[in-house]
Amino acid sequence: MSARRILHADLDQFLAAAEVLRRPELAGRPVVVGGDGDPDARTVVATASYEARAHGVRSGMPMRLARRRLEKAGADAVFLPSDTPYYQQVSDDVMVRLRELGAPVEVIGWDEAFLSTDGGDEGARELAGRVRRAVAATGLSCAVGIGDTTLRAKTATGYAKPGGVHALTAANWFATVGALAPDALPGIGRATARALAELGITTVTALAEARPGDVAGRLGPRRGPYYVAIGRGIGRTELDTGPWVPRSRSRETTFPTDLTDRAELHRRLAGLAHRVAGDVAEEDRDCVRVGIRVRTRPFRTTTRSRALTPPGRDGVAIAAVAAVLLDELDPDRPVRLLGVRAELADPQLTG
DNA sequence: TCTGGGGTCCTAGGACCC
DNA sequence: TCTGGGGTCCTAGGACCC
Repeated sequence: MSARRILHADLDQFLAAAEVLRRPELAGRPVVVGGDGDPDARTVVATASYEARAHGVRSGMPMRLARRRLEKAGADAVFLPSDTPYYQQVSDDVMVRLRELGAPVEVIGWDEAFLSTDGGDEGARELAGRVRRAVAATGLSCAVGIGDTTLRAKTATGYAKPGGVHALTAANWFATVGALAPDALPGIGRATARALAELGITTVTALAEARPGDVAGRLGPRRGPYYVAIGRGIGRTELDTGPWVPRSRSRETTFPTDLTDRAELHRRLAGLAHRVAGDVAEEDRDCVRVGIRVRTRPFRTTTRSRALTPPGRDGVAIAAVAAVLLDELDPDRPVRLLGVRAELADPQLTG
């Protein structure tokens, strides 16, 4: 009898690897991708190559800190701007090749996908090998996690990196992760781990053995039981192989220096609103709700949103709502970030 | 550590309606 | 008179992911 297995394929250091792909002379150097490529900008590291990670550089780290660490180490580092259209193209190429393998594929990001097989552990190993060869054919590499649920597969990938294969099923779940803190699992972050700790839950095993009702009392009626399920390794076994349908489109900008001038804020907001309107039009869907995001000194973020009536995709209309929201919000501190978001109407069902 | 940009989903309170 | 219960919509914010 063969059982279903889920594979989680995760491209290694994707953005940095994609850059090396088109500039092979960078191979072996610490490569840091993020922002506009200025290591002194107010941004963070999107992806660091393994050579950069060797010097303590991590995703999400302030770019200036990354620069300091690499300088201190005397590393011959290169800082590159994030080139979204190029990464999308490389990602598309990889995903097409994965789909050509004939197994169900669910794309869950630029650099990640689930696949499934009903061939049991043996079939999963065989498919993992084909996944790795398909990715290698693009010039990239990946790690593959195998599990009996999506959650276990994704967790397994952490043990497979870089470039290997690792399996986590009900048989070895607790032996492998039971003693770890709950935030070792995908879906549980620092804030949730802190709340769980206040309930006395500090390990995955304790989370799995908790009463869902107790956790619900602290973390909400749906999320509480969901976290307990995560602790038990429960996840999906069916993949969603359909195309991704976005619920919203947004644009935001952190300014090199904080802005205080009202007219300048409104100009920037209008610019963002029109970019969002362009994104909305490209989806060929209507915007039903407009939101703004304002981040002021010192790093305090506020949001406002309002229905767009009637729904539509006109940039002037979207910008008008955004402007009203900004006026009502009336930030009284210097602004470091402005953002505009459009919530999209459900797509028309086409026959 | 001085903290991006683009997303998703959940929660909770008040409004509003029956 | 001083008090209902439930359902749904709107909105702000939190948490998480890559």
